[in-house]
Amino acid sequence: MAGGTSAPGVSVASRVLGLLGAFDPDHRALRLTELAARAELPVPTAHRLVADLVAWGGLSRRPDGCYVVGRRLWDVGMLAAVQADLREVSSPFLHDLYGATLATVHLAVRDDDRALYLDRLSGHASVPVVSNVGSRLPLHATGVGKVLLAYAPEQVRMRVLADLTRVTPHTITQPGRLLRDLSRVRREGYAVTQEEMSLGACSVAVPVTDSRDRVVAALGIVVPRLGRDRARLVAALEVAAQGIRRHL
Amino acid sequence: MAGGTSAPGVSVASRVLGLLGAFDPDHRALRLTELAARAELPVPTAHRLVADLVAWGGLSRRPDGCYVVGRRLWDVGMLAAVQADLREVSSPFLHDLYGATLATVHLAVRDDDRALYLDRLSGHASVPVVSNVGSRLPLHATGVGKVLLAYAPEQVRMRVLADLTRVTPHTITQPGRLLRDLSRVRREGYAVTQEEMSLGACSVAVPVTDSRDRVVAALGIVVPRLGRDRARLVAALEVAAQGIRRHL
DNA sequence: CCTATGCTTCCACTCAGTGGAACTTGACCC
DNA sequence: GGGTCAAGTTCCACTGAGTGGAAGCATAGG
Repeated sequence: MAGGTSAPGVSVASRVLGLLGAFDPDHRALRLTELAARAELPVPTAHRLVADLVAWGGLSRRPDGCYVVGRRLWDVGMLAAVQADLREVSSPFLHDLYGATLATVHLAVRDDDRALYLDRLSGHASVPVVSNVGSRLPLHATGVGKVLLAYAPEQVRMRVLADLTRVTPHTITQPGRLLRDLSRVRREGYAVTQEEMSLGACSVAVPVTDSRDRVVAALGIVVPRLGRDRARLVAALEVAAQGIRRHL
Repeated sequence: MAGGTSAPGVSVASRVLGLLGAFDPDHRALRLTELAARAELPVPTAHRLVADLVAWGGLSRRPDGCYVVGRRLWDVGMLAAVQADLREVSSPFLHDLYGATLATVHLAVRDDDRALYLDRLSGHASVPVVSNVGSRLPLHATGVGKVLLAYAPEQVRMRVLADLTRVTPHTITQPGRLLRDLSRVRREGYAVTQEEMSLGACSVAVPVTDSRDRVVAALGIVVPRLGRDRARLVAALEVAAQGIRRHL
């Protein structure tokens, strides 16, 4: 914009967005100075732009001076496209699954090389898990992740196989073993993990397909251990996945 | 900004936000021209700003040319402050309630003169309801709404009493009757509705308080009819509300 | 082929935005 | 009380980023 811009070529719009991008799950509340630093803006500039955001309701300022994401942005975020209808349609099915098993139930989509959790149900009877709505976890160490990876483009699979970070002692870190696992997923139609993401948690997951048979999401369930429940869980998941497919 | 601005005094920032504000539950997908019109901007200006938003991930463009809210905005919205921890803490309790009753469960806060639904669980066994996560419903016709209204500032109560829109034949539209109902809520600690929002749906709701005994939200449950379950539902809700309070 | 509609690109004009410096506020310590 | 420091806020002269009318492109419909 006008004036002695120190970084010409950066539009006002992108500065505003930079301010929004300064917030993440580990930085939900920021003071003006931190915010300016994270958005790489001079403090007075940040101050002015933030004032506009606050006026609109996109941010709000707490009594202690920290800025936090405001209700208005939450409203707009709720409208986010791709997942809005998917979540809408899936919700009752997830709850049916939860009602039947009382275990943690997940709905996830692939976001580049991570699994993005769109929804998660868990009561107090469920195994504690790390995932959270909106969080992203590795594709190779989670049930839903393996499903998404099994049906992902070759290119994604290559990238992920090149970086199999160990999360627990049971995480699969050998590309060959994971590839065999993935082809088993495609053959049998479901994925399994055994303490590969967090100790004491196993999971089963199935793909959710649309009317053109493309995999659009994965539906998973987390239990303390698999045992002979496996078949029953797979069946329940498949019923739910079919239901979602029909309603899409 | 610079140039022959037709509406001086409007900052770039607020124009960008105007574009975001053009989206609402009834307008989730907009073509460039509509978007520009709703944001009250000339088309070329909208075009440029939208390009910035798309580049950042705040909006995305579908193959058919419609713009929709993007994943990145969803991410940021998920961080929205006040409700983030409330939802987080409440989630397992809501699921416990759902698991125990299989009825629709609601968590709502007051947003000015409406009840804003922060979370909603419902499976296929539940009564169909109009509410949705992110939707706003009148305070006088819903269970959670009555609770929030009962503990709202006098001023809010006045405004709401002045406009008791009829939703169903059972909606309470006489201010005197609603006031008596609200004082009963305060006395007995829970609210009840009987087909006041949608036919065939009754509800029970209780307040959720913080450590200073201020009412921060309402927890409600929707069932086809009340009958002798009422006491049991109130008890279950109160247990959950206490649990949430303890974890806040 | 022609017209209508919606999207995109161009570009001369100019004022909105910039950010260093100065000022205010408030917390903390001696 | 006064002195120090950090965080937030206000000021303002300078200027190039943003503006939007007009013109150029694609499509779709008749």
